[in-house]
Amino acid sequence: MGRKKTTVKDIAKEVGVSPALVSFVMCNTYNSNSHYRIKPETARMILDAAKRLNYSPNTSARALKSGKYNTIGVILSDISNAFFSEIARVIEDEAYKHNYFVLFGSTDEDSCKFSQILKVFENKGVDALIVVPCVGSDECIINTGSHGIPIILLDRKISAPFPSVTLDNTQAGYDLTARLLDKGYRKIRMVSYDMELSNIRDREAGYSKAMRDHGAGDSDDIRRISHNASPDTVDSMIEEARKDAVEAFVFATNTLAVKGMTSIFKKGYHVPSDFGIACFDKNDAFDIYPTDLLYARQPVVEIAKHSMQILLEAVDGATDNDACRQIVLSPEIIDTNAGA
Amino acid sequence: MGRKKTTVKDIAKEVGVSPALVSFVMCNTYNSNSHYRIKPETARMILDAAKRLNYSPNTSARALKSGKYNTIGVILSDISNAFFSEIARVIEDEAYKHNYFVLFGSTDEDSCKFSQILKVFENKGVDALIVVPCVGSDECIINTGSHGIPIILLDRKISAPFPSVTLDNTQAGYDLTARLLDKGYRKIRMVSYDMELSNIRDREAGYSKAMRDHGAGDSDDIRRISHNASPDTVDSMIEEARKDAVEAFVFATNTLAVKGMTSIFKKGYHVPSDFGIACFDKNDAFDIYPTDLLYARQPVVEIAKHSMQILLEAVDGATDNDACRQIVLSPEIIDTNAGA
DNA sequence: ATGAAAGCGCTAACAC
DNA sequence: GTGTTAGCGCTTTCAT
Repeated sequence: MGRKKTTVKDIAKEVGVSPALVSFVMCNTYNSNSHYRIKPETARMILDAAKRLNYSPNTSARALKSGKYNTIGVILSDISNAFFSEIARVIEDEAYKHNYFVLFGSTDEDSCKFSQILKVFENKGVDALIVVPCVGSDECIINTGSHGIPIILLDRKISAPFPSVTLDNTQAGYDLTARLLDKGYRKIRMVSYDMELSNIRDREAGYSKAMRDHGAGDSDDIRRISHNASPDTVDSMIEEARKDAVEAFVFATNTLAVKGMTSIFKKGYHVPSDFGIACFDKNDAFDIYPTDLLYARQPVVEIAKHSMQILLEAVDGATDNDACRQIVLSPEIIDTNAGA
Repeated sequence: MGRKKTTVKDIAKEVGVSPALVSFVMCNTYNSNSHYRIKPETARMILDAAKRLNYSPNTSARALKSGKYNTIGVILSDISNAFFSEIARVIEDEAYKHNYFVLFGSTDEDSCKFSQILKVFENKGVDALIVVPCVGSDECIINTGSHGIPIILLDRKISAPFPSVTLDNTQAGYDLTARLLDKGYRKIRMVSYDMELSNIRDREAGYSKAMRDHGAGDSDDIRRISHNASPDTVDSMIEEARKDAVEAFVFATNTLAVKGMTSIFKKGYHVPSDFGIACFDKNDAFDIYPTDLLYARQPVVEIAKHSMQILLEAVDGATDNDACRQIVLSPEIIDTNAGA
């Protein structure tokens, strides 16, 4: 069990040819049809020796030579969050399928961490980036983008033209609200984040439009809380809603819904009798306890696959013509009660 | 914004010294105290120029030269699974803290995928591996280990001496069962996997011992189902339990508990009146719906930190004396009702 | 205190 | 058809 990996040289020596020739044969994957400039016999011998010695090229050397790393960086909010970890998983699979490695970084919605990770990835050498922007990250995204490295935005857009893959958040917000209205709820309050993020704002816009279109309640009844709001904050928000005779909630994210519902049930309220609920993304809990609620399902697999596809086009293909593809995917509104 | 990164040469030219000197200064991080062999003035100029030109060393070149990649590979069951994604997150943070990159790979408990990922990581060049073994992975772990690359086992052990970080699964299984017995349940059935994994087997052993120690029920009342069991399978398992007058379940994993509870509630049974429940790991759902159950909390942060620490020792330090540290962490049994 | 030179492993251009 | 050469960016003797 030698500690040392075999190199082109070893093979060259073994077969009795030059290292260059070995490299040539290894690179231009011997298409048995197209008879390259290599004597088939020699090629055979080289390939055999390579397999025998368990050769695999040294990635560092190759990267150094070619400037190509076969590595992509993925920056997201928090890989331990269910939505993002599912995305991570699909990206991982797609990447390996196309011979790429993936580096992940979690920002916790902190632009400092964001720029730090971005810098680290840039230094390490990545061929492209898939990025979930956070508040205050626009500048460094734009900056890195101008260095020539392709960046694909995921989940959220920024104030500059980058390729992106997002949910149709406005539509989702609209549909969720409309469905609550259909069910007879009138005073519907949205619970959202105070962060200035495109997806959040779009979801709010969808909610407002639906309320206006249906002439119901206050179309601007939105409570915005901090990303790190304490359980107490949420508790009092629920209490306040009860006092205000709120009939249903639209939660702008799954995390918010979890916090909100935790509070709601803790206080002994019932769903959907005391409060109707609409939110984003599925949660294990919805399976376990068949609660009657609505959620907007995001096509996670498509989101991840699309972003990888755009990325590969940007890196491999020289298709920088329509360099700024904006993919917007449709949500699916799930009524957990419909299936029960 | 030039496309090209600045190199040692650029700095050398800028300052008017040799590339070698630049390299030297950059490597031996200028400890202002220990007056190295460099004229402080020159060092200053080099450092300044480096900052001005936004220099950062080319990782490929460095890796090529040194054989050190500053990259670790982490192979786990499925990064989209909550338990593993939390671990991934902590490892990510720890790794960046120590200037390492992390490559993740998900096996889906498939030894083919496992060996494939392992090979890819080996070829790519990783300095060490953190690995969650799966059924049938022992051989390739041992093989890779013999190539000289440090491997730390996580969550499960294998039939060969490798450093490892695991939960005290026997203890956890014992404690959960004992607590159920304390609560008065007698006929307690364990629901487990049919996979031959050390952690699963240990949890079962803990359960059996507790049953024996307390002379209650059948100490071997274990149902083992497939990792991919369909909801129908689970449904009928619950029905069967009801017929058998089972009073409580110990689920060997969180995923099993989710499936089981989904089935239990779907059928209209109640917890803890119809069935007592004990399981492993926390779940969002336990927060949302304050159900009265027991779970064994794994110290995720410690698990991840310990494995990174062992890894760093194995890579950086030459401490191969007690090369096979086996860390076993204690579970904490949570009674969700105690807090409510 | 600094520079010159060699070489990590691979590949592309250019001989032969 | 095949071999030679040079160089990617960095580090590390060894000389000066």
